[in-house]
Amino acid sequence: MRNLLTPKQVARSLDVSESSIKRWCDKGDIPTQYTAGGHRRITLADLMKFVQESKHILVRPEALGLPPTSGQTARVIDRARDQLTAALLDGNEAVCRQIAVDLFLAEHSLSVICDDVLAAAFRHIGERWSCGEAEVYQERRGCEMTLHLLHDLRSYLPAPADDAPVAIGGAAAGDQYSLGTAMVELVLRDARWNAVSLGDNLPFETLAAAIRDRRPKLFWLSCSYIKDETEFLAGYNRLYDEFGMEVAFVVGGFELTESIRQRMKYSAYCDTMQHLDGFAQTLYTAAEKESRK
Amino acid sequence: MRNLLTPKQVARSLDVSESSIKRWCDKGDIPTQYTAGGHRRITLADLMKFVQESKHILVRPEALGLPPTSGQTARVIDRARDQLTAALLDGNEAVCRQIAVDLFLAEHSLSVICDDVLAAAFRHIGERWSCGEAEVYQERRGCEMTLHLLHDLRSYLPAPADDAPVAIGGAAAGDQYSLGTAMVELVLRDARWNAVSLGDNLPFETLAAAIRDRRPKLFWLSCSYIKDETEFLAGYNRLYDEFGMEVAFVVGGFELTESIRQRMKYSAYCDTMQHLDGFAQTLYTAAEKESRK
DNA sequence: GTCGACTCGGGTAATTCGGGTC
DNA sequence: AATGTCCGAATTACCCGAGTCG
Repeated sequence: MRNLLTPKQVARSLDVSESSIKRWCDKGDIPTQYTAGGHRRITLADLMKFVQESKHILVRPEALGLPPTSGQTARVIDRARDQLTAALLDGNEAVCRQIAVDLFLAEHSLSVICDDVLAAAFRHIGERWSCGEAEVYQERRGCEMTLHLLHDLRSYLPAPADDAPVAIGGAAAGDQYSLGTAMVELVLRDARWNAVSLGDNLPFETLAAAIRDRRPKLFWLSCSYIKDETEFLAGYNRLYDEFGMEVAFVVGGFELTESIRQRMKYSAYCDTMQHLDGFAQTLYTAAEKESRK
Repeated sequence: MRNLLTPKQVARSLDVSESSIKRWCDKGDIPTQYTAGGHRRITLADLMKFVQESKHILVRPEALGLPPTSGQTARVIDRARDQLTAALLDGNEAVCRQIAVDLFLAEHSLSVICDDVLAAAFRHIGERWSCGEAEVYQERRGCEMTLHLLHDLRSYLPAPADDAPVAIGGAAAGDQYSLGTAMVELVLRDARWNAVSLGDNLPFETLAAAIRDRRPKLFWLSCSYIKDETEFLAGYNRLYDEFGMEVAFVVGGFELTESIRQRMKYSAYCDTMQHLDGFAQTLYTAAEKESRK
């Protein structure tokens, strides 16, 4: 949603005077739109970018449109991970969002947040579970909360440009781990792709149809569970054979062991979201160049 | 039908009030045509020219695609359902959100929106799919978008009071339809419950643990897929036997045929979200009275 | 012809403008 | 140099009863 904020709202959210906002807008520090009558309007995404870049300021008030943030900025990654783990287990959604938004505003890249905080927290929860110290429902509820959280973060990013390269992807049939593909979508959007996650549990036939319909430059497959290895490989390789020449195939997920990967063809295997981020950045510039000529 | 826009459409596409549009029309900033009765109509071309010349404004183009001067033959809800169906199939998340938020702001109850718009749209999509007119990925992507949408709507509701009665629930093992339980959470929150969805694919053992931990006044089970009927019934009834005296059990979902229900014990069976809404309201006042004495 | 949704005016309250000053 | 406050004028948002649309 393209939420347009007035100077007053922004001023309150940063706890500065309206005049300062006006000055910063006029100076070009904050990208600004104008109404027909000349009133300033600021998009949420632009504001977020400004807050990230100018470490001068940090958002304090929650109360206008978005989830609350804690006063403390500069959260450290390790601390955040432990706090998040606790909040996830406790089912405290407000705290989870607070932690994630704080990290985002503290200029940590989304791929790092995904890898070293979110994924790490779930690894911890998984360990606790295997020791009998955590319940399944805590993990599931945590997934739900994290999906919401990723969605919130997504709304802080600018909308993809009309001419942004398209990326689609998801998780294959039998794999119902939607967190992975949701993270991929977020990281790719952060890298300015027009990324859309198709969800989980998708048969290869419908993935083929999606690629035919949407004609993406990048296709990702998140693999967190593989029911039948040979069936998976057959379906995947059929897909690759049909589209691998035109579309960059990116695969990842903790179920992709080396022995499976050896029998797959792909453009890139990404172990982490940070790998994905790097690959996406590279491919983006290449796609830009291509579309320009 | 020619491409004439009403002030309301234009206002929404520019994210300004209708009054502003009227003023700009009257001032001559936007070339305007009039109907016989004196209503303003704006051509798309004129709007585009206005946007460019006063290069002040940023458009939200998706709003131009929908609710034109409404047809009266179709009710608002029906129209919304059809538009939503199209937007879901098309993968247009912005339009989906617009439709839902509009209905919400027009004071339609969330349970009606869930039943007659969201669920109805997915029924249509299901029909299209069975005719081979829709792809699986369209349905899945639609689910993803609807989950986001429900989350957005949730953020419009006030946070549950500290002393609000607690409700938890989810979908049983094997059932990965998270839309149902997400809707339940939303409707219950609208009815002032402190409702938390635990997600889908939850074994009965962990549901038991969750009830033990959280001590809810209401527990719901969304049933959209039952793998093994006897196993399901055994697990469910064990759960009910343990907690049914203290916790209100609410069950629902399109997989709960009468023959299955006959072998289940519960406080309420809810066919629709509107049923659930009614039951939740009733139980809420009862719980209030109880906690007061 | 009925009806609900929408739009018409026009008036009022609340913001925001730009600039000057502290 | 940067920020907060104050000002009259301009702009925008909200409200309402009557009329129009489809």
